[in-house]
Amino acid sequence: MNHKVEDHMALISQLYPGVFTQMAPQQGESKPRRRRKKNKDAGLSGAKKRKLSEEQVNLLEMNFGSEHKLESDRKDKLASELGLDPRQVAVWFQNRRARWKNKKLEEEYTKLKTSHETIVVEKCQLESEVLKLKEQLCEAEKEIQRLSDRADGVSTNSPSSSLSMAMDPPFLGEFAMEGYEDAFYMPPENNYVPGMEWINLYM
DNA sequence: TAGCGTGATGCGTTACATCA
DNA sequence: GTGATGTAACGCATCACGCT
Repeated sequence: MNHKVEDHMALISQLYPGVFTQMAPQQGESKPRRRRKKNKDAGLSGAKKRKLSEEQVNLLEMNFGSEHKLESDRKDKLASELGLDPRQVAVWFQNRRARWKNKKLEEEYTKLKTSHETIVVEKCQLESEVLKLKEQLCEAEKEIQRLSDRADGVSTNSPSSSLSMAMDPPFLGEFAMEGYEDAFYMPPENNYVPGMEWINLYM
């Protein structure tokens, strides 16, 4: 028997409706469950329902704590210890399991809900960050365009524009001397230049 | 009196044993 | 080996009672 796996599947399918709809057997789908008949005579003929004593409940709880399932021997032993019918012990365990499972489901649901909400908030933050970055990118593109336009305007007026001068090797004329290459500072690659963060977007 | 907690019941399902 | 049948145990939905 593989009840544990089935229990897990059922638990998960209840926690995540839809996840196992294609895997789990669709039991009880066609047949609507028959409603339990009311037994009006129960109070007259049947034994009256009685609440278990505190000691009885304590012992049952202790046993449930160590093992949720109840083997036949253990049930009989426990029943005689408690002065109860074995059937009552079985019913108590059955109800206890069902209610424990519901509690677990509720806890799991709360945990999942909290974590889902956290993720949604995180997603919103990331989305707003993306928007901000896009705006920065747009501004940077405009700046590039502005600089490029200005450079074009200057170069049409003079063949040796400031931009082309910057790109050309330095004109040293008669003072040109070998070994003075280091006299001109060239920033190393990936060096941080304040206000030029946008340039990294193109690298 | 409503609402809640909990013992009990009815029914469907499953696993297992027995038998023809 | 196999299908039919019986039985025990379980889960689930629900009832019913006692208590606050």
